[in-house]
Amino acid sequence: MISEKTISRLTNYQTLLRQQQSMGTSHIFSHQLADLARVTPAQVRRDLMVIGYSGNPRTGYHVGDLQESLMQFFAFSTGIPTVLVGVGSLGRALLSYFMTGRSNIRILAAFDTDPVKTGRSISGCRVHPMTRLRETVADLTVTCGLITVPGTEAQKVVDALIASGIHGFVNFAPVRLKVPPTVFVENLDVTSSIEKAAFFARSYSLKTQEEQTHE
Amino acid sequence: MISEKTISRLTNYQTLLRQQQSMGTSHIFSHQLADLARVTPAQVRRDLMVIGYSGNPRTGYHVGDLQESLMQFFAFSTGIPTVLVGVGSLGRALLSYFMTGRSNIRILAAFDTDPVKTGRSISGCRVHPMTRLRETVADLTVTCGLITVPGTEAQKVVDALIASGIHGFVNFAPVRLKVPPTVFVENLDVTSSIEKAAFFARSYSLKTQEEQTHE
DNA sequence: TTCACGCTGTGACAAATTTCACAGCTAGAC
DNA sequence: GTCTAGCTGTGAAATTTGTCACAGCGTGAA
Repeated sequence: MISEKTISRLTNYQTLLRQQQSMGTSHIFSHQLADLARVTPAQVRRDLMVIGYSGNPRTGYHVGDLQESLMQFFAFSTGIPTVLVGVGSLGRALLSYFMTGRSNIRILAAFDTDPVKTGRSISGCRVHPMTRLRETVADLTVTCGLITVPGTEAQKVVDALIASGIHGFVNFAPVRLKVPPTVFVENLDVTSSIEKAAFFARSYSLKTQEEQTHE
Repeated sequence: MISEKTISRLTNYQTLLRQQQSMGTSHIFSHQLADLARVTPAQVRRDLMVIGYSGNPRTGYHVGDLQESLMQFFAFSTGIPTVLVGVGSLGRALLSYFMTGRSNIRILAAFDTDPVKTGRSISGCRVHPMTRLRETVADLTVTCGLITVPGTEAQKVVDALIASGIHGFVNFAPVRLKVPPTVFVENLDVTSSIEKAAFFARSYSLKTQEEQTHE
């Protein structure tokens, strides 16, 4: 079994390699990729082991080939089909970001309970009423659901999407969802992340002050 | 040294306890909190060790007291003062979410380079021109910076904020920032998270299909 | 008061993850 | 062709993180 952390880093490498390729880099060493990704060179080599791509001791990794291998590993060559549920301010922000299509994320449909928001398109994405979620999703081949509803609604939304056959979610609501073991949830809780950053900020800040005092 | 994961879980407990308290729960056992947070009871007890709060073998943890201890540990009783840089669609979404103030995050000021956006308020938060970042931040006591600018701008923005004395960041741009060891960065890369969820969705989905075939 | 149940707190253990360190290889120099 | 510098790939060690299991204790029952 391959770990979450490894997958996160691999997606990151993919992004970085795309940037490098557009800058005309044809070959790259593990330590260079490591610098870009802010990890150790050994970590890069370990990670690349799992996708089976081999570099060359003298020239490093061929950027194009490595990207190809990553694409194949992730099987995302045609983009990632998703649906978004909850067209609040965050939902709209995500629509506006992803519908302009600079990434390989495709939002195929959006849903909301509010009749004011449904029936029209936002950033070019059709917003359907929540009641038609099941039938609409059944017609599409969706890999991942984006949950941008209030915390109180999140559980019933994932339940419905799981019933429609979706196995992966990114949950922006500040609750922990209850899902069967065949379903993956990535929690993106902004508040929690800010609290975390604030905690370490404080601790680093205090440490810095102490050191300055001792000098 | 206390780990990032522990801090994440502690902030989560805090949120859950707040909910429980508003529901009138006065005492809670480690296994109950564990169920809410989707972790093991042992994990909860271990985590609570670090803040020094002790429960009672017969009645569990006192919700109010525990919350108090967590507050004290995080020293967030007055809220977390932040600034936001980059008033694009995501920046506006965060402003609209946090300025309504149901959390302890306080966005004290926003910044953008676009003259169209500066000089006015969005969701009740004043948007300043980027050129006045340094002086404005110096006047405030800010713990954490929220980076919602395009990837190409992110590095120069954090550099400026670090120079203004900020030690913690939540970075929404899809780049890895280069910061000194006295600065903490929490990366919230939505694209990367969706890719990760999509990968595991696919793998779980395939596994489920296989199992059904074998039956 | 005494007893017993079932929880907490924690040392010891197990698993996961990262880093080390080095054998083996390959392209370029000569 | 031969040599060499410096990389990759990978076992093994180290570190980090999570779990187990149980001694010890506090509360309510009798």
